[in-house]
Amino acid sequence: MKRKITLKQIAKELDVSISTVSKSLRNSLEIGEETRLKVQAFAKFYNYKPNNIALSLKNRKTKAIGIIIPEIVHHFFSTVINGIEQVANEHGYSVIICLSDDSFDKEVLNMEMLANGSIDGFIMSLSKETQFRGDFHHISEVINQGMPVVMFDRVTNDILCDKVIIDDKHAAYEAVQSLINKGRKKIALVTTVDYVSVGKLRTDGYIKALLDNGIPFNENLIIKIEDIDTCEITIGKLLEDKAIDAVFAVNELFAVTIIKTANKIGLNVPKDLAVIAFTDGIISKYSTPTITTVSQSGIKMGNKAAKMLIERLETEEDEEDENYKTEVIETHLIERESTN
Amino acid sequence: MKRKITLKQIAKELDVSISTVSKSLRNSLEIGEETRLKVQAFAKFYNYKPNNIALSLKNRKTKAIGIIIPEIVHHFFSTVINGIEQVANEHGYSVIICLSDDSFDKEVLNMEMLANGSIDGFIMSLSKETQFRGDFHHISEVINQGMPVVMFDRVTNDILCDKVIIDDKHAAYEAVQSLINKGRKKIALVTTVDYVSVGKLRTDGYIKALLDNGIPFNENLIIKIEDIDTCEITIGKLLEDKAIDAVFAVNELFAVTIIKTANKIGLNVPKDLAVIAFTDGIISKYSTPTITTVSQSGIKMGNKAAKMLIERLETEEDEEDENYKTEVIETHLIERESTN
DNA sequence: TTGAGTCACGAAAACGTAATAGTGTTGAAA
DNA sequence: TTTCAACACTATTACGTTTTCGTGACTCAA
Repeated sequence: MKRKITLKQIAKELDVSISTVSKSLRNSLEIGEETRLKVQAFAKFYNYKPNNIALSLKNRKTKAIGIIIPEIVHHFFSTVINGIEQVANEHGYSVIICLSDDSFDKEVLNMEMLANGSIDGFIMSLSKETQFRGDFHHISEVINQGMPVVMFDRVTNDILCDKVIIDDKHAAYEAVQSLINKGRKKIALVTTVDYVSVGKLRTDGYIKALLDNGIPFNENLIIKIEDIDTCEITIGKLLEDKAIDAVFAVNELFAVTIIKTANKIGLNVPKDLAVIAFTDGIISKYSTPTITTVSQSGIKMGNKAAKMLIERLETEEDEEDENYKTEVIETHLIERESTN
Repeated sequence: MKRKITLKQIAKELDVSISTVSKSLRNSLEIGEETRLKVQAFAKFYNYKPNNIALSLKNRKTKAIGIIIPEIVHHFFSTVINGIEQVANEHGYSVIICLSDDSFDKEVLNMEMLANGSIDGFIMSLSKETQFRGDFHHISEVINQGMPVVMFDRVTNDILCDKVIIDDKHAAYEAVQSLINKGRKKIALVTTVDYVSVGKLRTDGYIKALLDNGIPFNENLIIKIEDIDTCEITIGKLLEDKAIDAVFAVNELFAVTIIKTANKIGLNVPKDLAVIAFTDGIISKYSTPTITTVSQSGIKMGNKAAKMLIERLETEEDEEDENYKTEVIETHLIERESTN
């Protein structure tokens, strides 16, 4: 077992100074050709690679970006990570991932842990609890210390920073509009509890689409689900009592559950009930029937977020303009069997 | 924007030496109580936190573990990450994730990048290309430098290190046996190309189960799929020509595709065709019918892998025993609608 | 009064690197 | 012969910590 070789060891071995070794390896003309080549050969032979940690300390930048997300066993989030990793990799950055498990405390802890020099900047999506509390001091603190933050998907207006989102309201509007275009009249919304920012926006889009089409908005057709595992009864009631002909679900899981429940009580999807889900994941593609979705390109979001962050990291900080941008990633409807 | 405060700044501000500040903050008795409290108060006020990078350099350990996996938009792999992150977090480690995209070159590049001081150890699953080539020099190199590696799921016998696997052969055996127990006689296997280690093992288990039950093994009932997107025809042929009554698929995606194809040609699952899949993911749970699977607990694998790595990292390296272990995570059959 | 011993703190090295600022030798121009 | 520049290196500093080893002042006992 041979430990990695350092400049100092090379210097000692060749009987020159550390500076000479360092400069030789960077091909400085200050060093005579003979010495330079000798050092280079030696370094190559021993497979010298500069120590990242030492470089980080010296340069005061780590070439690492921190990602904080609520969960990772989740199609959308893992897709975003994939997108981030792609461009991070291209630019020589590595990614450190922390999971908040939708807990405020873990989010804070993780941010503090990473903020102490481990990374150059953050890309994050807020935990549910954080959105619920509305407490963002940990984020503004990090920003105050001069560390750039890019938020995506679950964002907040209370923090000024770069953001990448989709136009949740508009996308929801279009989805509902497409149902209406297909002659559906009584459209229910199955969504999450209110404090999740995106849930709120999607609800807004749903309502607007109804009203714009002269369809009265009925509060009873909105179901807010807290726990996915115990929602079947609620959904069953909705389907049986309300005589609806379409459902807009804010995520895939709600959508399949709805379809399964519908099947149980003898409803045919899409004949009796059309279903559209937000977020295009793997379930929609393989469910029976396949589910029409609003695709929210996680890859693009990740790409964009990483680009924004890296750009901010690599522009000279003296000229930091600080005019933060909010990028909107376009969505589109992927029509499948659950609507027709 | 106030940059993070350092020991040096505190020292200057309070007109004491850096050592005094450092010792005060670590509550050393060497420092008089008055000074100690003064320093602590000051540090707290300015929210002093030691710089991780400096600590890493000094201690020659980063408290970070590197994860290298083929892909992240993948239920199993993201679940393993989740498991790793759990115990890493408990022990104060953060995780750096690199994706190989199943490419040998990316795997090598990523490992080299992380091996230069960024992390204390690796947890990895081999890329397909690496398994195909059988070239593991990058891994043995890292191990030679004294950096521990734990491999999981897609492992190789050519490298001596800690490993976490499931007993693929045995699990496959049990799955097939369960089909036989239910009276199925003509059981097909839908698997991947041979060089993926786990695919090979699962095939072995399949064959053994057949033979042990006196069922002749028929080469034609094994379908090797290279590309998921173009496999429907192959599967269709299998179902139509061979008059089989059960299929064992080595992953979820194959399983749903089989079910969908079966439905198209008028076969009922599970009546005409029973289906079992390896790897319990989200699709199996929400597909129609739901799919019986061999659950391969990603969480447990991740937990175990992280525990093994951290233990190795934290035992004194002089007493490194080097007797590497291979942990086998138990699997179990989750019976759902696709068999009965 | 001297010596030892405690107290409270500081100086310096070390981790590995890169860059700035020296330094000694040589050769050539004045 | 002096002076100056070029050459080829080396010393040093800095990044932010922790820790070992000092050190000066003071106390107390002999």
